[in-house]
Amino acid sequence: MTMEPTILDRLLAISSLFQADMQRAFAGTALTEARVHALWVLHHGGPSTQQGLSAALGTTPRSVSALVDGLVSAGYAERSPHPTDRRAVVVSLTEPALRLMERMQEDHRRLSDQLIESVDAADRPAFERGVNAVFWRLDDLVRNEAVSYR
Amino acid sequence: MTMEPTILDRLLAISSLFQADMQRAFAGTALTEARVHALWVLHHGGPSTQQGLSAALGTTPRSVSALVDGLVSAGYAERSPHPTDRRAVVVSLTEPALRLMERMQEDHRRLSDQLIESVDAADRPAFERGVNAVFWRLDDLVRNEAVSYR
DNA sequence: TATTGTTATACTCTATAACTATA
DNA sequence: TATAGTTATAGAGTATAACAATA
Repeated sequence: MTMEPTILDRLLAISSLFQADMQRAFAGTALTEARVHALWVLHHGGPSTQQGLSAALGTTPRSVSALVDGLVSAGYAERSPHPTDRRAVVVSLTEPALRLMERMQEDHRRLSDQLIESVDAADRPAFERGVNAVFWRLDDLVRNEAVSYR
Repeated sequence: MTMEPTILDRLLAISSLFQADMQRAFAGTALTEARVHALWVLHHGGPSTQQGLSAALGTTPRSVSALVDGLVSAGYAERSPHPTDRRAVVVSLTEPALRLMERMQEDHRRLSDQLIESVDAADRPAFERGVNAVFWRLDDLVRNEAVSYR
């Protein structure tokens, strides 16, 4: 009795495919999913304190210390003193990391276009409205802790 | 210059929301994402050898040993001797785990329905066709290693 | 007092490599 | 020889708790 996949199954399968492929792409490099996530946040939000990163990544400050250690020793990020707060450090991307992130964002956009092209042209507007509706609805459910799994 | 999120961004954000909420739901229990994944595979595929699990989860046999150790000591799975191959063990769900997975699948289906309901009724058929089209296209791109991130 | 980031410690997940028991 | 699963070891990611320096 194999079950028909639900829409949620499909949405989660899409991100699994993406993540698995990404992991394979980074195998053998110093990059991992967590590190790329941090680079992505730094690229979009600009230089940040570790507290800021911690909030953006949803992890503890201790984990951010370890994560930034890894990024620094692999040459993707640098720590510099905060201009006014001597307790804090500012984490920023190195030049090579900036170029990497620009390429990655470009690839990302291209992939997104390819995926859209797979949808029947007549279906695209409704498809995009649907994806946005689902995103906002899930965001709302999660915020109101209305999702249960147990 | 905040960028408009692409469709891929939205799809990935949906699964991030889901995963983050799931992690929060399991905080403080013996369950983790990896363990739930294994339980899910066992629930849908039925009892399996560790080799089978390894293939289904896409991890090494060694990792499966550790994963199954965790599931067994938390009371979610049991190892029994393979009926014909004395090298192998058969991993199966315990009664409580079976009930948990049934509840989880039910919650999952309900959530999927709620998400669908957030889509305008007139848009639903096109939305579902689009999600399936994107899934299969990404599957195809990944299989042919036509996705690049670097 | 509160905040920033660290050291100390521990658990989970993953991997490779070498090994045992069985096929 | 090949396969199933283990022990041994290691690295990454995460967490809590205690601490130092600074606000």
